[in-house]
Amino acid sequence: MDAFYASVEQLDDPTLRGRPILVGPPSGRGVVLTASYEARPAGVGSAMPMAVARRRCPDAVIVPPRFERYKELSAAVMGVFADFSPVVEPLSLDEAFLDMTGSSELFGPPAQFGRRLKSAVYDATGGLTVTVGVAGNKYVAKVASGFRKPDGLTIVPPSEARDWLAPQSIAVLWGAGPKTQKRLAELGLHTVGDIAARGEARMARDLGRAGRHFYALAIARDDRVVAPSRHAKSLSSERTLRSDIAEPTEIRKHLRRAADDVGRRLRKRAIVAGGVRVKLKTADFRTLTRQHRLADPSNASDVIYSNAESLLKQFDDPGPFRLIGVAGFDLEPAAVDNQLELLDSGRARSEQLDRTLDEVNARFGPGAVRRARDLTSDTVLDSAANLDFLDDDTTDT
DNA sequence: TCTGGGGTCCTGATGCTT
DNA sequence: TCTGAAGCATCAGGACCC
Repeated sequence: MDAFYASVEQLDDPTLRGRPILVGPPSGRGVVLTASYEARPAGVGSAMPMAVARRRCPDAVIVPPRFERYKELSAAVMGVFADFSPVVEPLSLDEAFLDMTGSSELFGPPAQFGRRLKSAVYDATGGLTVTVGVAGNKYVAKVASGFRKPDGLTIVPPSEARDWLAPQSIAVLWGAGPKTQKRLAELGLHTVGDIAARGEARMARDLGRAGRHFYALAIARDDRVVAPSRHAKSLSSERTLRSDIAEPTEIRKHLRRAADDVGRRLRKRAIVAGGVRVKLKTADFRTLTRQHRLADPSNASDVIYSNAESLLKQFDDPGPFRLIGVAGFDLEPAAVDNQLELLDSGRARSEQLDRTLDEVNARFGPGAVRRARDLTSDTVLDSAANLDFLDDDTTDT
């Protein structure tokens, strides 16, 4: 999709159309998630600090992200993709691979189905554009899909793929970020063609496995299949704080929040983590992590928190820190008895909550917590699948 | 007011087992 | 009983992607 988040905002609010907009946090320490095409000539783009973007593009309207809405439209787009191919691999909310092998009888030659796909997406979303790349493998299709944005359609037949890639910058190599690009440039390699010409042996000597990988991409070789479902290997929750903190009780408070979030999402997906990891980012931007494996894989927030807290003691850096996060890794499906156990503890928490609400009602008069009770009773009903009835609003109330 | 949050994968160090 | 190599798992850090 083209400038997906920004395009959705312009779709939903006609007054934003044709204007430079930045989707991102309006305050605090954040970065631009998406800049609309109107804003990009000013030199702003994704991942740029909001403060810098604002300076470069003072006319831009700052719009806070609405992920629920993006997910909704993403589902609509993925639904369109499913009409075109049974083998769809979503890469993110706004991007997917479609295996179109053998589809020409149904949808015609590439140019024709590319156009049909684009117009189907446009219709399903009420006016969002997508850029389509068609090629003989995932890597070339990916590069092609970034080629003529926005609203583009690029078709690269397999026989022409290598020549088509050759003049392009090494920046199009999947896996070559700023660090690797610098190294490649130091070796005198500036285009994809330079890498193909250097040969596999020299690339392997200079960069090891990565060198072999880049050489394969450079000659348009990519054997990966379109894989519709992949299960996550880790699940994390982290926040950059409003200001840096070093106070242990404050740090534990944020650790608790993150651990609760991880636990809740694990339970929602009925999976357990085989290990817990704590991540801290220092004020001077160093990332520190400590992890260990659990004796018994778990998705209980308390277990995740107590392990995270003990990991906290293993950091030698006293801070201050700008970011605190918790992750679960080595994920696997939860056993049935574990799920029943959680259901029980959910019920116990629900009863505890009821007692608390009664107490609050008794002190502040009947009706004081009606809103909270309404909120929770709905979610308690859902608790078989989702034990998160204590959302922020409820606890605040 | 300069640097997010969700992830994946790779590498080198280290320690354990055979 | 000691030693070393090989193989493997785990951990920490880092690069990268959207």
